[in-house]
Amino acid sequence: MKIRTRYAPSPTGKMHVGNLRTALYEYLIAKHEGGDFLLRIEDTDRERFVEGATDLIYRTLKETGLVHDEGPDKEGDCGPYVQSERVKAGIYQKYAEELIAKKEAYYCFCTQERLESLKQKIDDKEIMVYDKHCLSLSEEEVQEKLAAGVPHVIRQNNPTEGKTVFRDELYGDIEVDNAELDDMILIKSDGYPTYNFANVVDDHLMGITHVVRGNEYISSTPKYNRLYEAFGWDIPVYIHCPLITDEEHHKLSKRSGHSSFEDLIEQGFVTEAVVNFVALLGWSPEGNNEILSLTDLVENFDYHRISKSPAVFDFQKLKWMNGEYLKAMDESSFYEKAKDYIFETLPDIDEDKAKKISAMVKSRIEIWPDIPEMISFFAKLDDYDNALYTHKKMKTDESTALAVLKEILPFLETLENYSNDALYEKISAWISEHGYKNGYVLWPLRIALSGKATTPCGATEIMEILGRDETLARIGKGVLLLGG
RNA sequence: GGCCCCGUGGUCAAGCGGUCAAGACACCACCCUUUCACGGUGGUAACAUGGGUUCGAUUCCCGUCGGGGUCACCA
Repeated sequence: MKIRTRYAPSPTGKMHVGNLRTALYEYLIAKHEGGDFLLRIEDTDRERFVEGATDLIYRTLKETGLVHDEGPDKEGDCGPYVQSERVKAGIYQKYAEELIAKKEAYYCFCTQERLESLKQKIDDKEIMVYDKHCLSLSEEEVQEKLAAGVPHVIRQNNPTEGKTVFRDELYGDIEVDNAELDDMILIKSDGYPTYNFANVVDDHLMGITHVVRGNEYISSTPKYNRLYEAFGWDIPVYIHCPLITDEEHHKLSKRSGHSSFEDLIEQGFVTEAVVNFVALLGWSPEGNNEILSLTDLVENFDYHRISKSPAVFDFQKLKWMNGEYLKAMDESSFYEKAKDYIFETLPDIDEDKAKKISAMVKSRIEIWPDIPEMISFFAKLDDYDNALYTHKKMKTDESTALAVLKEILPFLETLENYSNDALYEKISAWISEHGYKNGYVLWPLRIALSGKATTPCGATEIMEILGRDETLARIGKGVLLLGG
């Protein structure tokens, strides 16, 4: 049988990395087996609906490469693919009534106040279990209230005795007492279905074979199974993924600052790295290679290897991985992205030099915004500490630095060609003529030129970027600062 | 609190009765080097705990402890 999976987000804002992972896994499971991946918009919550969020979903899926085979913008045989449109078509109401006829569901006219009174507080958490109050209403009473237009919902009628068992591909069989199953609402008073109901109906109608979702749904799964059974429908394969947590082992929330795909892109991560990283949050490939493109993932993804325990979102590792992707980029596409950051920091630089800086920085950054801080010294020499001249391995200190800088300055003044290669050749020759070691001279030079202990390149490369005048000026200033 | 799930280094994570308990990030050291980085080599570091079962448990079972999830007219 052909595998069909679906990503079913509700358009309420940015794309949480947990949702991105769910979408990814759904996509991978389907594509690994040559199946279909569908997109269904679950906009049944009119209060949380955010204008534009649907577009964001399309954009994100497109950018990450999770291309769907059917969806609102790509009609298949199971449309419409937007739940609010399916509500208009009367789909959910029809199935809910079928359940009522089978005594598997019932109308409930309880008021908000009565429901409130059912709530109890345990460990400062509010818990409410519906007491089946309206189940005892007679047929006449129900018809009367319906005719009178009394606000109502439709509830699932769950048994209070016995057990329900369901199977998850990862967790195995899970058995729950039916007493734990409350009569959840299927159709809300505004006529819209709840997620719980719409999901089951649509998954069946759309022929979904594998349902991937977060761990938090595991406790409501037996209720879904009762729905499938009441209808006489086949139950899909369930795959509940482990939770993604922050460093404190708490559910990843907006507070962490990197909980959504959009946040991460904004922070300077590349899409491919984020997708790669998210795939590894709770799943591991068979081999030792962790750098995997979407194509690699499709090829290697085996959902049986999804882990059962929660995964911490390791921001440090994401950064490392992003760095790997940046290093693997070719020179020109790296430059295309890097140039904005370079020109933002060094507005007056010419393109040739910008390209050189881009190449320097490529193997040294993890995310794009690392660039400005790394290269800002080209534009302006900040105050620095003369202690930087002291370097044990180079055998340098302030006094040797002063001597060397004073000695080499006149020589540098005689040089005309300030290209890196020419400079390095001439200076190297000068160094050996004077019987010095490279570092003995180049270290102080680099400090005077940059005022920094670490730079994205060596002394002569800095000189090339700065040009003759600025080079001489900075070295002169260094000599002055050293008391010469 | 009821119910459910989980428990291998700081983090992710292989393992699926017998291993010197992989690998990755981070960290440390060394090499390379015009600093840093990259790259290379090596290193520190783990089976929560108590009982079983077994010739033998990280692996299977039970308890304990710890963590998480869920109990909405949200998904």
